[in-house]
Amino acid sequence: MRQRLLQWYAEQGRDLPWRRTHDPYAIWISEIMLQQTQVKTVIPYYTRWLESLPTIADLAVADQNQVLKLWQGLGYYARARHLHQAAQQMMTHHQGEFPHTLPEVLALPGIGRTTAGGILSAAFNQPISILDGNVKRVLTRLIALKRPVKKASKQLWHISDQVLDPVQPGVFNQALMDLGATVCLPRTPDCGACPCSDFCRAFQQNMQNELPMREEKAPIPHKSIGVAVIWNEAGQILIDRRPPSGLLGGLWEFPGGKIEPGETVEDCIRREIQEELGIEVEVGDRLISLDHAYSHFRVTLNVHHCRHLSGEPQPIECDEIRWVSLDELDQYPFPAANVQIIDALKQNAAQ
DNA sequence: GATCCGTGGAA
DNA sequence: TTTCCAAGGAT
Repeated sequence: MRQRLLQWYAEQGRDLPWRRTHDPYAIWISEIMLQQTQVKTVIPYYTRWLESLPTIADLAVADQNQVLKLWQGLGYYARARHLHQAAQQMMTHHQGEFPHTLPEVLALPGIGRTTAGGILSAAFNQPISILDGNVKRVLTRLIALKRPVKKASKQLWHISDQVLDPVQPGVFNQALMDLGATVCLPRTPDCGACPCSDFCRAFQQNMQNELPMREEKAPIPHKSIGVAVIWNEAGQILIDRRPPSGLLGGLWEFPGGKIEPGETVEDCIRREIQEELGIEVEVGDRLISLDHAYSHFRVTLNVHHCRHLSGEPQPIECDEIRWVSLDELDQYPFPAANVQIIDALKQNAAQ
């Protein structure tokens, strides 16, 4: 089974940028970006990141705004904050080098068992197994596991340990993931092209389309939000930086908040701006309304132009506030939904 | 152990 | 359009 998979990988494996290096820093960056994120999405971010921050030392001394700006649009922004922190830890505790032992790597923020195994096996060919989404699916079908993956994680880790090739564990882990990503697909796997179908219990039982078992998900709530683009006399716009952890932590945004039952958008914006920033605004025309999905809820953003009337803005429920011109907005990291607002502002200004 | 944490590709 | 879900980890 190992040899069949390794042979298949030699012929059919993907040529990906991070497979052309053994630099643990570059491989680490790729592994973090690839968490819950498709390869196609990651590639341009990966390339740009390594051009801007080619070494651990560069990342460690970088400004957090620069780090988050390089991450803008990738989501799960704690990944970027943890990369930043981990690089600083490597400077102080590991002489600026990426550590070589599993306990040291696992002690770094943002790195769990799968990411640690991925890095150590790919960079140093250490025999450490992984269990990412691809491997879970492949192994689940290989043994025809008929119970929810979440409740079988111990068993799947054991199988991953057992199948790992002791001679070339790095290549083997990559091969297992490629099989999951290109052949052993979530829906309608291409078993005719699979080098392991002879060994696959799910294929033998014709259950490849039913496994892994579907997990049930909680329904996602919806919120309506009032958002303010507040202009001052100088033609500048007020933005705020979100608290350093939690949802979209450290990113900049246009201020606003949830519309309460019975409240109009205008009422909501006036109230939220008073509560968050301690100022009075006049709510004007609607700029744009847009829907956006986060990981645990959906929102409709109702964005209005506002005019600053009175009071000095205070960072009451945020980390920092700043008046900026339309052109300066590009220097700040914003969530994807706010990038749409900026685009609408620029289209307005161009008219 | 359940919940939190983004975004976009693909069907 | 809706739904699924992707190289998971932290709390």
